[in-house]
Amino acid sequence: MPRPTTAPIGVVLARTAKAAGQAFDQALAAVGGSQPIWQILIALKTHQHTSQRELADAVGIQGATLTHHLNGMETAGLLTRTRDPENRRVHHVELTDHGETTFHRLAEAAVAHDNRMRTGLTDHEIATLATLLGRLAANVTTPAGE
Amino acid sequence: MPRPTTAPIGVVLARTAKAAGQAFDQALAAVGGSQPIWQILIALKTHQHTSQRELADAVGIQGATLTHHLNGMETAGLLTRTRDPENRRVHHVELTDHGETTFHRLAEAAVAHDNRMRTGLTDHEIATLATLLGRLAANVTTPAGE
DNA sequence: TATTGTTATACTCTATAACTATA
DNA sequence: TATAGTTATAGAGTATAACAATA
Repeated sequence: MPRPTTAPIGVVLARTAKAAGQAFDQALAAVGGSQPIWQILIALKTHQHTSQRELADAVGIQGATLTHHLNGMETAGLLTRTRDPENRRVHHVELTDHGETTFHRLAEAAVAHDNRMRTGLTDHEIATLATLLGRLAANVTTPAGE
Repeated sequence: MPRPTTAPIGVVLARTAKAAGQAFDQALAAVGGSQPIWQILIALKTHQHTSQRELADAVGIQGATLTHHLNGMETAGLLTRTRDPENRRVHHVELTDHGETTFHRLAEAAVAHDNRMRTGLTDHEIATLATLLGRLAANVTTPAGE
């Protein structure tokens, strides 16, 4: 049984993600953002969420943690929370104009960061990388609904 | 200029690393460990560090942060800190028997976690993944010595 | 009672600044 | 003065438990 000669992929992944994450943190911080804020903005822009619970799931955090971030983002004027008249337990989260602007500003920083990381790699290599990462993730992610 | 059709690789990487990291956290916590502790144990086992400063660099954290973890690990009986007689400013960090045992216990959990992640991927694919991640990391890592 | 969200609280990891001890 | 490490303090992100509001 030929032992793999590569370092544990988990170690390589963790190391890379740490370096990339720290660089990304700095890139976002430089334009007044953070990773959780960015993830929440993405989730708000890309899906129609009916509840904060759903939003929290999309971002991968607990409801209370989401509340924590939404408080800050609402204070910063990025979004508004209004109750659904149909079911007043549910809060609708919507981006303000400032929130939209912020989203685009962070998006630019994210794109720049991505381009920096992609330097020297072909589109095909990036696609391969994305595919492999996706398969890796599938092995550690609980299938939705379980 | 053909826009890449893949999702930003940073997003894919962050998402994968988060899922993998959380799963790894759980795997380590189940045997009484954590990622920083694991990283410190690895650094202690794989290199001969002359100072804590060097150790901190190897783990990628600040000296004060390392002290924080070493305090906990020393209290837990995983290691000892003794002054170098030659230069009493320098502390030598050494694993106790309990530290060695803990290292092996965490290593088992880490290997199991790695095997879980590798499921369905060939050794060649893992090697490719590791290579690509390494090249990605190089783009966001400050070259040593700068 | 069940569901949605918030508040209160605390834990982990991290960092910076000020400090101690050694040289 | 310079270096190795620690202490004090703080901040970000996360979580759980208890709670309030609504159904």
